[in-house]
Amino acid sequence: MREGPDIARIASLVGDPARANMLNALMGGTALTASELALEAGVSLPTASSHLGKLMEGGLLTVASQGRHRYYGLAGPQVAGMIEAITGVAEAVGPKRVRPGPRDGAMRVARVCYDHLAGEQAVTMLDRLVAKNVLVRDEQEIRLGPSAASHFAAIGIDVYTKPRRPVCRACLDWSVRRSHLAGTLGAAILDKILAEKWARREKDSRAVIFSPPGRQAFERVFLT
Amino acid sequence: MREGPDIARIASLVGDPARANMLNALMGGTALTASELALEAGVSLPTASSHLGKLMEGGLLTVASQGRHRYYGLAGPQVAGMIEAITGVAEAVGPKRVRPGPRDGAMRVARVCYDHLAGEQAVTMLDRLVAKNVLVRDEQEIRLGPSAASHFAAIGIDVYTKPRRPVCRACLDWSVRRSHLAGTLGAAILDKILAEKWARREKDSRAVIFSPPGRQAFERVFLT
DNA sequence: AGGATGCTTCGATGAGGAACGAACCATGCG
DNA sequence: CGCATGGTTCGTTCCTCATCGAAGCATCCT
Repeated sequence: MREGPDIARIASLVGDPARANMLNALMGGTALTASELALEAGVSLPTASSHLGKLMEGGLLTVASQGRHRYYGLAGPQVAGMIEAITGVAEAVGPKRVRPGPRDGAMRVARVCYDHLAGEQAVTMLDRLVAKNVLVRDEQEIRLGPSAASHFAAIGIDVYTKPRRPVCRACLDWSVRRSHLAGTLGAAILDKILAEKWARREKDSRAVIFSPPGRQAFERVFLT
Repeated sequence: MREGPDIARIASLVGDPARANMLNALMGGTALTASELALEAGVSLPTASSHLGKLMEGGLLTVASQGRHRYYGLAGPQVAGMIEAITGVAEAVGPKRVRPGPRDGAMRVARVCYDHLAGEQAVTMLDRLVAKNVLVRDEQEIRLGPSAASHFAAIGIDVYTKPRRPVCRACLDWSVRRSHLAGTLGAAILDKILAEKWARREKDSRAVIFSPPGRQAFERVFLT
């Protein structure tokens, strides 16, 4: 009967199937409207609205009103990290699929995590950036190296747009068990990848599929 | 309505207050009996037994029968990591205490995480071990360095007892946001600290309090 | 203005599940 | 062998909370 942060409150929010589906959908990174989330969760609009209210009150979601639309999104990287942690346990504990399907393979290679790239490809990218000293890593902390500004400017990414979020952040990859790059820089890189059409998002999934020339371009820019 | 690992199932297990209290208690690292957990959760024995059954079925707990006692413990480091992640969000989102209490301070400095030491002290310890090249760090992966065996043997810790769990593992510290040492080595070090009576466990808390001479001894052995 | 769309609030219904007492196994002790 | 102690199972009660239809706001379009 001890006190402490109300973990049960948070967990029970995620514990409802409808809400879990919504959060899962929002792990794609793009903010979604209430009706989209209702569809995603398989419930009626009033029900979804009620759930969204609870998630808001619990601090897991943020909302941005644009006209008559209300765009809901995850409250931050920490929430996204928690979801990935729970997903990891569910993966490990759940019915072991003997043979991972093709989509699982794609997810393992490259997927969207909240607003940045995750998967093997993202992990090797971070490795290279650190090896090239573009980024400097100290445990979980990642900072910009001396050549970072010019390096990213050449690609068309401005690392100096000052947000409230950290520019760099390490995010643990549940499939590879190593870190990839999160933060605004991670988000900007994902934007770049999609804007240049090097890769496309798999519909209704967090998987990211690179086209052959897109992959080459990506490797040339980030892995050399 | 998409498929995937059943995150709602896992989260709802943690989402019940009674079960959350039990899991929290087990974060102390020591396995507890059903009646102890019932007391901890503030429910009757039958209720506790039912909850424990569900947690077992969910794969979050393991049990060891010893005589007429049944000792329940967390299923593994991954589960412990998930709980810490949820705790972190609950911390961040919950009612911001304007002034952190004294116990919070102690928790920030040194606490037990499942079966190893966490907090500022644990983080600096890992830093030093890596700096001295006793441990070699590559992202989330931590391996033994060349001098590890002799170094730990001198302290009375055998790093070669081969378990099913990894010897070294990085575990993210929610208070400091950097990694500390988990795995069997992390557990062995915590054992050492308590066996040497350098520190004692705060009753009914995960806080670890070092005595002044104990702290000196700890620093001499691990931080020099 | 009038109508259409997106979303929230209200109220009623229903099901899942948390709780406990009582009875039932298992182990240890004298 | 009885008796106590630690745990689980069973059955019942009760309450929370998810769900949806209908009605109510708000915003945009023409």
